[in-house]
Amino acid sequence: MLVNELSKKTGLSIHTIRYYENLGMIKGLADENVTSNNYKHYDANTIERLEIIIEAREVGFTLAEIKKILISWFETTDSKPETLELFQAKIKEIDDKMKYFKQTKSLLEKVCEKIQSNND
Amino acid sequence: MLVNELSKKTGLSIHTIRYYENLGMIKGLADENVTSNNYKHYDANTIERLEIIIEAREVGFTLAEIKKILISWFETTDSKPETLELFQAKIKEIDDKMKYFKQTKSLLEKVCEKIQSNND
DNA sequence: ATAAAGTGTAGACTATACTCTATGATTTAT
DNA sequence: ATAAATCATAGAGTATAGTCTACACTTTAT
Repeated sequence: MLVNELSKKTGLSIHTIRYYENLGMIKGLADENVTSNNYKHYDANTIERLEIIIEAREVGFTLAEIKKILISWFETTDSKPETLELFQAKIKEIDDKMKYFKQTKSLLEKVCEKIQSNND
Repeated sequence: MLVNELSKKTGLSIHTIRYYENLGMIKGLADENVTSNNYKHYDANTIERLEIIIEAREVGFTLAEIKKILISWFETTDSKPETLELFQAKIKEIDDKMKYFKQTKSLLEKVCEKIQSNND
């Protein structure tokens, strides 16, 4: 599929997709049999990658961090203890953030209650 | 307390505290009895506000959004339905993000397993 | 055949959230 | 008394993540 279809399937703008491609987070391939253009084709793996990017950026990971996740998940046979430690640290970060989430949610619920009680 | 003490108590840099003050998220008051300087004094409420800011920014809320939360929580007697709806929407956002968190955590756990299995 | 739509590259522009530097004044420590 | 530390304001600089514009070329539709 070309970039337009990829954009529709992921909900990301063509600009954003190209931005991620420039960062090396995804990669399209030009058809070798076609010499007249340089149109890049994307496969199902690209969709999978973009879905991971969308998920992980919502969680607050930077694109540089997400790139490392993608490499470890799809490309690498790396078994370096540093890499393992990195991701274990990231899991801990998520757990910490979950705590903040619960606190913030509880605050927001109290704010809602307060607004509703102002209505009496 | 002055800005230096506030910085130590919250872990935020003096620059960041002033940045938040410029955005109107916190407010220090100069002592009226002292005319020689303009040193601003901060109270316990400022610490509470900064702790809310730290929590909510971890959750991915923008400073503009956090400012609204602070106003609704500390200043307002507002009972406008729009305000209520805004915060109910934010609570829903948190619930959605929680979903992404669980997915990303699960992916990271799989990445860790993969790295460990490469070690065999 | 020609106009509209799609593609690629490069670079400029924007928004958010800091972070740092410069300057000048005041306060505290020795 | 004077040096070091703290305070305030203003403005510049940085990092991240887009977002948009311009241009040239190709493909598709009519």
